[in-house]
Amino acid sequence: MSETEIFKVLADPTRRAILERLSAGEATATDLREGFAITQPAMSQHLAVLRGAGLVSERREGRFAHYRVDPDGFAPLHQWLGRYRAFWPDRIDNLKDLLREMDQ
Amino acid sequence: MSETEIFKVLADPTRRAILERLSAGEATATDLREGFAITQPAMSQHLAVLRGAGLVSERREGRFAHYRVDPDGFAPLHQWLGRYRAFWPDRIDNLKDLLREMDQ
DNA sequence: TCGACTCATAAGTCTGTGCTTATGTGTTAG
DNA sequence: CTAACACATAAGCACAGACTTATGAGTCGA
Repeated sequence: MSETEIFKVLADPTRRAILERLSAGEATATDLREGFAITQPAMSQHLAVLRGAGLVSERREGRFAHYRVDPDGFAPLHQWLGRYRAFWPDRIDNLKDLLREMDQ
Repeated sequence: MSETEIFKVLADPTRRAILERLSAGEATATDLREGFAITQPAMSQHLAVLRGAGLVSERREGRFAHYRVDPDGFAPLHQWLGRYRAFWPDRIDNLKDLLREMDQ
């Protein structure tokens, strides 16, 4: 997916909130509506957009649609941001350092 | 700056191209227009937006305005993305193996 | 089988945004 | 001083996107 699309998708606060909710685990479209002041079609449309961007994957089970975060979808964003990581002397500046952090 | 604003700002391909141009070093608004098929006001507006989001800083010198990347502006984005880095253990492990191979 | 249920799609509305042209403000060169 | 220059701002237009209500498609329980 293009960087433009991913940024557009994530520019919506509702969609980012959905992702945050899904980061706690899989959920159905109806489960997700809890806590959101939006209609069912709105939620369905948001999920379709997230799915189209590859940030979320769907698992159908009867009449239920289970959604979950698709980590691979974030790769382009991470890669893009990496180009500006060179500007952060204090922060991690390459993957090896990141991995050393994770080893601890 | 809010995450929503930063994502909105970066969702525009022209603005991301401006940032990429500025990552090579400081430039004036007129310098930046080179290679872009946009009018002077359009460039000015984009730069104002980037500045408003804290992604770019401005240095006035006479009638010239020099712009450059402001690394701190990317911090919220990096922080947000970091919340989803936890979903990459498998991918990172694979990369770890790859790096170990490369080290030998 | 029938009705409730889960989700998706269609169509219309409204707002936001990126573009344009026109103009304003300040600066420098001749 | 004046004209050219660099940039910002104003106003208007066109398109994209997020929402709504209405409806369709498929699934399950009684």
